[in-house]
Amino acid sequence: MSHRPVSANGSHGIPEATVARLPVYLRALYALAENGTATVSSEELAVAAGVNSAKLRKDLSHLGSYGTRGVGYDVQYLLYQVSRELGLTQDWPVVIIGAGNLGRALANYGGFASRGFRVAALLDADASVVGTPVAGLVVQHSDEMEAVIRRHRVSIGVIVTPATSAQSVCDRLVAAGVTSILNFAPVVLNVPAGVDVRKVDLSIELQILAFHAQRRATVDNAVAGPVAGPVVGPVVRAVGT
Amino acid sequence: MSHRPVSANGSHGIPEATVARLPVYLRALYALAENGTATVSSEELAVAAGVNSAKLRKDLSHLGSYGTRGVGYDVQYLLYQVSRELGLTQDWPVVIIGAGNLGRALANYGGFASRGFRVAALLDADASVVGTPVAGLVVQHSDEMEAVIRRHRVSIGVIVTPATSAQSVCDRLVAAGVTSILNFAPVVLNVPAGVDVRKVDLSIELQILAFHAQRRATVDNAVAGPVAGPVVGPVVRAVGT
DNA sequence: CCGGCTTTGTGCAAACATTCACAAAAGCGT
DNA sequence: ACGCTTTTGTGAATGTTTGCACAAAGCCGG
Repeated sequence: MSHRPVSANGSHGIPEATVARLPVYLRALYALAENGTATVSSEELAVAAGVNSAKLRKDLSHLGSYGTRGVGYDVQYLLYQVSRELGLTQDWPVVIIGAGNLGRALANYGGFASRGFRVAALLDADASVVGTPVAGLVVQHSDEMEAVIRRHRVSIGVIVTPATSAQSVCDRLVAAGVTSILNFAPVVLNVPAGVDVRKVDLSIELQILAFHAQRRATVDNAVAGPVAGPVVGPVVRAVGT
Repeated sequence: MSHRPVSANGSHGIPEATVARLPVYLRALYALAENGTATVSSEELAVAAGVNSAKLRKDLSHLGSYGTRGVGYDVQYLLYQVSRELGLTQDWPVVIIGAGNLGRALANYGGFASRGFRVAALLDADASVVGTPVAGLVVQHSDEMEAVIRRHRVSIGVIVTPATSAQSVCDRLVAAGVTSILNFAPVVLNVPAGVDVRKVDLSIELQILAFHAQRRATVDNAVAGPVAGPVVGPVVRAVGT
């Protein structure tokens, strides 16, 4: 796995930033399709997706030349092309490890089961929740992990365990053949090359928001000076040791 | 608001990519601190945070010169500096709108209340869940939103409503003075300039994973040809119209 | 006090991403 | 068939992020 040949216009060559936006375009396209819209311009689609139109066009140009100059894009056709590029013309069985509050919420989450993904199993190490019905499934014991993965040909795992068990769960997933992992546990997972990990971390997102909020507050105060009215903002507290 | 003076080492000038990594460093530092580690080198911290050490050093250099050459960084001191930079020496009251499965899971989520953030209220528009106790709080009706925001000086809102109501909830939050929004609903929110939105989107993350998984599968098959054993992977299905 | 060892902080170049701006393509009305 | 209008697809310019590689800084043992 060294030099990358990069075939003509082949599967690769799509920049990561573009890949991350394709799902957003896809969602906008679904909305348009349900709406009955037949064609859409890059400008309209860009607005719906919350990006600028030049970016959208460049993004789409990586998939091929699917628009018609002077007209725009055929919604159905583009929908299909984007779906195909993302691998959503296939059905991806997913296993969720951890049936706590968040794990159960995810299993119930509609958008999960919707397009392209299906929860093959919901696992937990705690014997007291094993057997509980959740979202039309029954929570199985983590011991079943390897068997479930093999039986359903699962290649995507979602980790929703406490931080302490996340790495060992991850190791077992990888050993069983899972190559894509979505991690909700607040830890940095260690995986061998060839395994793809994405993380979703609530407190990181909040901290990033706090950073900008603080910056705004600082600038505002500096510019406006001491304020008269009650200002929306945080209360100062001591920082723990 | 034209040329930015950029004070000596002032609040701004920190690249967005760096800001997004600071919380990761912070977490690693907390782990080291609990561990009793007094100093840490950029290399060690980088490994713990899952980045390369040059990047870590450059990131930290944006906050100031807090290391000692030949030694490394004082864990406690750096912890404090990063916390301060992120605005976590303050306490940020947060309001969660939507008390469905996910909203309740978030309210219960430990990492939420942990450092710097506190759930001021959990709101829902559905009268049948109002009054329910969740994580030491009682679900309040959405009508209370403006009052709660003013009373607790909330500047961060978390939207966990269905997609259909997300935009209107967002508008109300903004009108009430909230300037930072974390959006779990699968829609692109429209906000005026000066309001900061971050989104967390399960199905987008899954779709990105699917893209890479598909690419791997394609390459593998191209390289290895038809496979003998049972291959972990998705089952082909027809794409809906 | 000095030389050797370690590790930071940063200049610089390469890689990646965004945005502008426009020529080339396609439809449409006459 | 032709010129007008619209809108795509993309070179080129600009901005951002990464990573190398090394000088400057600090500790330590003698």
